Amino acid sequence: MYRNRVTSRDVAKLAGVSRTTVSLVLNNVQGIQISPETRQKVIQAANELGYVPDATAQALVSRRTKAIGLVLTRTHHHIATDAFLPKIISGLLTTAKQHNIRILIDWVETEHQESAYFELARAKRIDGMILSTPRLNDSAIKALETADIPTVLMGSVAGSTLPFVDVDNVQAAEKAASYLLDLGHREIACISNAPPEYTAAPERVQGFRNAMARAGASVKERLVCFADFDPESGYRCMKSLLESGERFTAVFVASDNVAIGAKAALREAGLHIPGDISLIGFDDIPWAMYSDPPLTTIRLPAEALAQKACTLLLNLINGRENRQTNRIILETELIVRKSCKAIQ
Amino acid sequence: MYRNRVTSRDVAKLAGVSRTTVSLVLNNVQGIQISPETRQKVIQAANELGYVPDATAQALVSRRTKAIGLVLTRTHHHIATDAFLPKIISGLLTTAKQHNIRILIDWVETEHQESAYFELARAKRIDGMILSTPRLNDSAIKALETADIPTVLMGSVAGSTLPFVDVDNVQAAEKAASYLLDLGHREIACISNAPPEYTAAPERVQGFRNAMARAGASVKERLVCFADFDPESGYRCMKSLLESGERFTAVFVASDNVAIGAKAALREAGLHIPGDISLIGFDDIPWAMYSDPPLTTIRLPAEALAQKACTLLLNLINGRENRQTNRIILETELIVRKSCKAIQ
DNA sequence: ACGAGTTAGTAACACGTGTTAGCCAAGGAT
DNA sequence: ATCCTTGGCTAACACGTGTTACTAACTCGT
Repeated sequence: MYRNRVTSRDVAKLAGVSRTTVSLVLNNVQGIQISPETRQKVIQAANELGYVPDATAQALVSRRTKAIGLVLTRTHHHIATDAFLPKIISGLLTTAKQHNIRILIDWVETEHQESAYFELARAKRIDGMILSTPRLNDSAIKALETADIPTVLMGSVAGSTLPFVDVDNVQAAEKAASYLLDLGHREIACISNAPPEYTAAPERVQGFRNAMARAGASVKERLVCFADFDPESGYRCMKSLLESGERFTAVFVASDNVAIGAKAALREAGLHIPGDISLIGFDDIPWAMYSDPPLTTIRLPAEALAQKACTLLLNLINGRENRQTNRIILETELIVRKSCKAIQ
Repeated sequence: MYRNRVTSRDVAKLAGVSRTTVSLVLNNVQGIQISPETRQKVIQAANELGYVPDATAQALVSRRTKAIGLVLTRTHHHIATDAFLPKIISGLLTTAKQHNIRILIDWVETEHQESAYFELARAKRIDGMILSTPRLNDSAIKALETADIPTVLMGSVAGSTLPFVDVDNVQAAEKAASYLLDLGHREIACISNAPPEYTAAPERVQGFRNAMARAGASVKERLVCFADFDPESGYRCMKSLLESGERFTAVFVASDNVAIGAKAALREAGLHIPGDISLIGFDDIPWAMYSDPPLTTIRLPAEALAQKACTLLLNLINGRENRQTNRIILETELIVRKSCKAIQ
C-alpha cells in the first residue's frame, strides 16, 4: 500500500488517452463530445488505480479551496467550556457535507485581531468564514466590511453591515421575563450571558427591561449583573446578587451555561428552586432538561443557526447573494419545564 | 480594498529582484548568500504590498498542507451532545497554533467508513489525522495500519498497532469502583459510557468487575447496563436498573454525560443522592462540579489528551517517531465531591 | 469533388510557490 | 595568463490540476 501518488497522468496513460480527456470525463464537463467507450475506459482506469484528485492542485487552479473557516474569538477557557460549540459544529458539518465542503477551525487570539482575521482568507486557505460570537471593535468591523472576504457572523454586531444569522435577542428575553411576570413575579433579578461588549448581552438585558417596564415592574439596578459565559461567572454573579441584600423572587439568566453556576450558588445559600426562587434560562443546552429541577428556558435553534450561516456563506461565496442585505433571524421558543413557580 | 492578489512576483518587481530571491529571503533559507541590502529591500516590499504567500500553492509544491484532520465518527446527534468536544478542540487549537498548523474537522458517516477515512488524506487536504473515539472493524484497522497516512487515535482500539493517546480505562474504573467499595457499598450497579464496540466501554466495565472481585463483592449481571454517550441513554439505563428489581446502593456511571440522565431518572423515582444512592461519574466534564449534588468523578485530562495527540501526530508527520511504538497513557484522578456517601 | 460542419480528442497555458542547477563578475592562487 | 573559488543572484523546472484554443478525421449536402 506504499503506492506512490496516483495522478491524472497515470489514469490517462492507463486509459490510453490524454490528461485533458481524463479531466473532462471525471468532472463530467457538459457540452463537450467524448465517445461513450472512451468515457468508460477513463472511468475504469480511474477506479482501477484508485485515483483521487489532488485537492490542493484543484484549489490552486480553481481558486476555490472548498473549505470554510469557523473562527472562534474567545479565550481558551471559554472555548473549552462552551456548551454550544458541539451543536454549532454538528450543524455546520451536516450542511457542509451536503455541499462537499470542509470546515477549518481557527482561533483568533484577541490581541492581534484585525490582522489575524484576514490571514486565513488571504492565504487562500478558506473561501469564506463564519465568525462565532463576534465582539469587534470598529476598525475590525470596517476592515471586514471593505475586505473582499465572504464573511457571515453568528450573532450580530451593533453598527455592522455584515451579513449575519441570529435570533431576536430582545424579543426572546422579553418572552422569558414576561413568563416570570405572568407568574406574578415582580422582583426579578437578571444575569446576562456575557460582558456588554458582546452584543447579545445588552440586547437580552434590554428585553428584560422592556418586559418589566411594560408590566409596570421596576428594575433594581443592583439586581442586574453581567456574567461571562461560563458557570463559574454565573456562580459569582448569583453570589453577589444574594449579598446585595435586595429581595427577589425570580431570576432571568440569559444563558443556561451561566445558569448552571447560578443554580449552584442558590443551592449553597439554602434556597430551593422553584420553591424559594424561580429560575429561567436561555439557550436550551442539552443538559437543561436533565437539570434538577428541569430548567425552564428559551430555546435557541443552535444547529439551525449554524446551518443557515453555512448556506448563507456558501451563497455569498458563489455570488448568489447580495452581501449588503443578508440578515437572517430565527425564531426562539419558550420551553416550560419545572424551574419556575407562580407567586401565590 | 478590491486589490488583486499580491503574489511573490509583485514583490519581486517592486524590490527589483527575482522571484527566487524573494522566496529565499522570506523563507529565511539557510546556507545561501544574499546581501543585507537586498534582504532589506525584499522585506520592505513585502510589507508594503501586504504579501501573504498562497497556502495552496505552497502545499502543492511542498507536499505539506500544514493542516491536520480531526475526524469524528459518531452520529450527528452524538456530536451535538458531546460534552467533551469543546475541550478536545481547545486542546488541539492551542498545540496546533504553536506549530502554525490548522485543524480541519471532518465527519465520517459510519456507512462508508473504510473508504471515507482515506479520502481526506488521499486528496492531500491534510497531512495526518486524529480519530476521535474510534470504533473500527477489522478491515478498517488493517487498512489504516498499512496505509501511508499518519494517524493517531484518541482512545485505543483493541488489536490495533496504530499510535494512540488514551488513559488506562481499566485502572481508572477500578479507582472509581474501589472508592465506592471503600465507602462500604457492596451492591453496586454499573452503567457504561457507550456500547461495547467502543473499546473504552468494556474496559471500564472490566475495571469495575476487577475491583468488585478483589473486594469479594459479586456483580449482578442485571445491574450492568450499556449506555450510549448521551444523557437520554443514561436515563433509560437507570430506569431499567430500577425496574430490574435488583437492590443497589451505589452506581458507577462511566461517563458524566450519561450520569446526567441517570441522575434525572433517580430523581424521578424519588431517590435522593447521596442519601439513598451514591453516584460516581467519569470524565469530569465542566458541569460535573456544578451538579446537585456536586458529582464525584474520575477526571480525564481531555485537553492534555488532545495536546498529546496533536504533538504525537506532528512528530509522526515529520518522521521523528516510529509509528509502531507510540502509545501514550495519561493519568486519571479521583475527584471527590458530594455524590457518594458511606454506608452506615 | 469539394467546402462546411460536426465529432473526438489533444497541446499548451495558467494557477503561485519552492528549489536545483547554473551564470556572471570579482578576486586570489598558481 | 590561466584556473579556481566564492559571493550574489536568477532561469527554469516541478507540483497536479482545470480550461481554452486548436487539429485531424470524418460526414454530408450539392
